[in-house]
Amino acid sequence: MAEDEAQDLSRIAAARPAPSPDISPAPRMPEIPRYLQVFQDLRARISGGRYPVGSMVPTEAELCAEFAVSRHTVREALRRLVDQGYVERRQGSGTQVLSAEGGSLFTQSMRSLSELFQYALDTDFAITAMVMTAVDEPTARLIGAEPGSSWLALHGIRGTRDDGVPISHTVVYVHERFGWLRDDFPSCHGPFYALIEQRAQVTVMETLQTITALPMPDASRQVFGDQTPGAHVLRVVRRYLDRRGSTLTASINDHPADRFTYTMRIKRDGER
Amino acid sequence: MAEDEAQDLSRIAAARPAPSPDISPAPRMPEIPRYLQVFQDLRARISGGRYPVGSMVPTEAELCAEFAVSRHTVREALRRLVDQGYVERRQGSGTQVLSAEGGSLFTQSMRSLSELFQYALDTDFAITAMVMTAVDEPTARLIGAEPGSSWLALHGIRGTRDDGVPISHTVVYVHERFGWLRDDFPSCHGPFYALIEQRAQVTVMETLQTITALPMPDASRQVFGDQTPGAHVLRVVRRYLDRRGSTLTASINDHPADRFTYTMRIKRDGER
DNA sequence: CTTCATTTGTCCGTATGTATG
DNA sequence: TCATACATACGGACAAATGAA
Repeated sequence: MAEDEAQDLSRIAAARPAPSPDISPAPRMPEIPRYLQVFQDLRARISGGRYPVGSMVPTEAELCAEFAVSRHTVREALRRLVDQGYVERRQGSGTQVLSAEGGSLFTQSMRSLSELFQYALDTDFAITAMVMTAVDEPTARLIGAEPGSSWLALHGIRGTRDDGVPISHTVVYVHERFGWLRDDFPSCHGPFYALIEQRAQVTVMETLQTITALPMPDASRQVFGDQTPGAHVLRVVRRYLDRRGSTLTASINDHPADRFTYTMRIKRDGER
Repeated sequence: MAEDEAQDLSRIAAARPAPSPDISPAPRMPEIPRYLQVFQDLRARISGGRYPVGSMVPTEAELCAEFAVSRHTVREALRRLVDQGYVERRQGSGTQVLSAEGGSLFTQSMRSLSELFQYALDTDFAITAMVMTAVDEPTARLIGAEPGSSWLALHGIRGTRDDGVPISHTVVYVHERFGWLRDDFPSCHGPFYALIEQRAQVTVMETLQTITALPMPDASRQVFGDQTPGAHVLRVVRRYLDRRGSTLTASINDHPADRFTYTMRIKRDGER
């Protein structure tokens, strides 16, 4: 029966180049490209359960035969499936179904993690203290470190570049194996993780970010000069992880709650 | 002269399949694929300013000649440039440089906007009141509406599906033109925007989300039974916009600050 | 408005390299 | 070791969109 499908499709394909008679504009079917037809068919099979999640999609050769198209066309269709997060391909192994619904419908994207904050471009970080410390248990949990392990802690204040209005009281923790970079941090203007990546030949693969609200700590009260009894801060903790999931560097940013808002824009992707 | 380059390179290329003599393991360069070499070269030209933003990249034919590779290889390289946001291609026109730095390096992605909250899957929304209201000026600013315009306001409490522990006190605003869906909201289990999309043939193209901390409003105090003097809430406001940027629906979610953390995971794209 | 050359899009065929199991 | 399956790379051909003559 697969054979029949193949023959049908190839006959249709063969009929395609034939010019329209001349009269009759003909309803003019949109003429979907072959690779898109194959893509849509495969996608339907995946979401329909014929190729369950975890199973293998037929090989390129089999799909060529079934749809009666060239390998190039099949690969074009499979490429779409990969791009949209339906399948994963591995040389020598095959094509495995990853998801029945495809990848993400919404994404928030940014060129630099600093862009998470719209203000980030126009701020400066003034370091007030830089000490190698053994992190206590709560801090270790916060930044994903081993309790008692050594981290270089950069205490400082992030403020607007123009008038120096303080935006956050922050502590940056850098793993001790990057301690030799300590002299470079004070003159660093971009994000710290970028400096570490560049100098230490490591890659930040993922970041975890948590946002909480809590009563303003005393240290922050001094920074912001705020003695209001019920004052709170918005605390943003960011952890920068390598490909193995261990923390390279982390930062704890306390923003005065009454004049700080965290904003993000999330867009729908693709044409689905 | 391009001819000479082509001949030289093709001769090198032709020499490649030749098996290594036998002795001498040879340093074994990583053997970067040709299409990747072309891609990297073109990318360097773009970021280096040789192909400025807005200008046209040489045609496929010209690139084939210059690099002495087949059109297939050039197209593979150009595909990367497109995928990574450097260029845009139009049939019949050519390949234009879009950006000197490429697209985004980091993305947070999700299938449903509810996934912004890790808990979202296991929560229920209990509607306590549903009224058509004319929004006042502060609320209008918050949800991106015209002051005084009419919105269907769904007041309610989101709680865990298991034990009903309240997670947030929320108000959902639905534009009056979707008011005819009011009878469907109480039985809606997924996100409201999805219901509206499905029934009203509209598409959410973008969402704006803002997070602030503020002293707990009286209404929320009653919901959470919290009379602590300095109690705060984490307020998450989400606006769901159509392709023209106008708000279809919005929600204001107040979470008790002492037992709520907003978490997001952001991954690096691609292999750059 | 039509014609025409240009440029990318689609599609086919073949061959070899390389990772997998 | 060996067959399998995907990755890379070459070649050719025609269609469709574009923009200028």
